[in-house]
Amino acid sequence: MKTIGKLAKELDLGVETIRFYEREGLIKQPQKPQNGYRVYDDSITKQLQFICKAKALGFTLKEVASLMSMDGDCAKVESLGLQKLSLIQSKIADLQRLEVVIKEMTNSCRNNNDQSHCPIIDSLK
Amino acid sequence: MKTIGKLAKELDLGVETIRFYEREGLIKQPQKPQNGYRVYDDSITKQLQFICKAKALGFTLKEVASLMSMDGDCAKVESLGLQKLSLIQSKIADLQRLEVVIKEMTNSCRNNNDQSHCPIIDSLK
DNA sequence: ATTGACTCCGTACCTATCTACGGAGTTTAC
DNA sequence: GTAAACTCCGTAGATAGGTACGGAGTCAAT
Repeated sequence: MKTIGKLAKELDLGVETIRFYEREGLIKQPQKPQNGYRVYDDSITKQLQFICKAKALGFTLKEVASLMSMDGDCAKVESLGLQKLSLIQSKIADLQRLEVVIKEMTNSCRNNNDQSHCPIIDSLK
Repeated sequence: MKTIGKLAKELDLGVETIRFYEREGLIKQPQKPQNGYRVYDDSITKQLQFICKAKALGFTLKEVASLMSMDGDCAKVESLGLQKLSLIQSKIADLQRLEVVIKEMTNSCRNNNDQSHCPIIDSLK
């Protein structure tokens, strides 16, 4: 049993972040004894780690909430995962196209001898 | 010479967006005749197109402002381009790592026979 | 001359994910 | 026993890049 501050330190989260997740419905408010302080048991740690990991995979907090509420329905979870996968793949493709364009631009800059004129600026005009 | 509405339509931007760019210092307020309406000449069109293109390449509005003020200093422009390039490359790398993880997860979901248990959820726990 | 479309300005609102603040009550350490 | 550290709550602020609104003035067409 620990208060919110210890929990936050343990997970390297801010106290405010935990309260925020509670407000957003990702975790529920634990029972509070007479003094009004939140008191958590160990199960909250797993829940918050789940949230952090899913967030790191690119799920939004709303999606994390969905994932948690789907609890075990593998087909639904897979579908959300596939959806996220295709989003990631199209982001990668977008960025790779950008990469090519910017590479070309900086290359042309490097080969440029005319100091009064920048090919990047020109190409954007 | 055109008013803000025509300009916005021509470039497929919102009127508010143009005013916003003005407030942010990306373009300057044109001279206004007695009636107080902004009146633009053709040079603004190029400036706004420059902004749109640079934005599409992933430059933030602040960076676009920088680019415009560097006007022609090729070394500076190249350096900003290279910086953006490396940002893009690291984003790509991040997303590719994510892609692998999520692929693995959805695959294990697909091969899962135990309806009461989802390997994605499990792996996040 | 009237109606509808356009413009002005400042400000509030939007998404997402927190982060900070203020003032009051509580617990802990010395 | 008192001072520091912790907690409570609700609300405001931050970020980026706009979008929307309200009331008032102006312009174009009929």
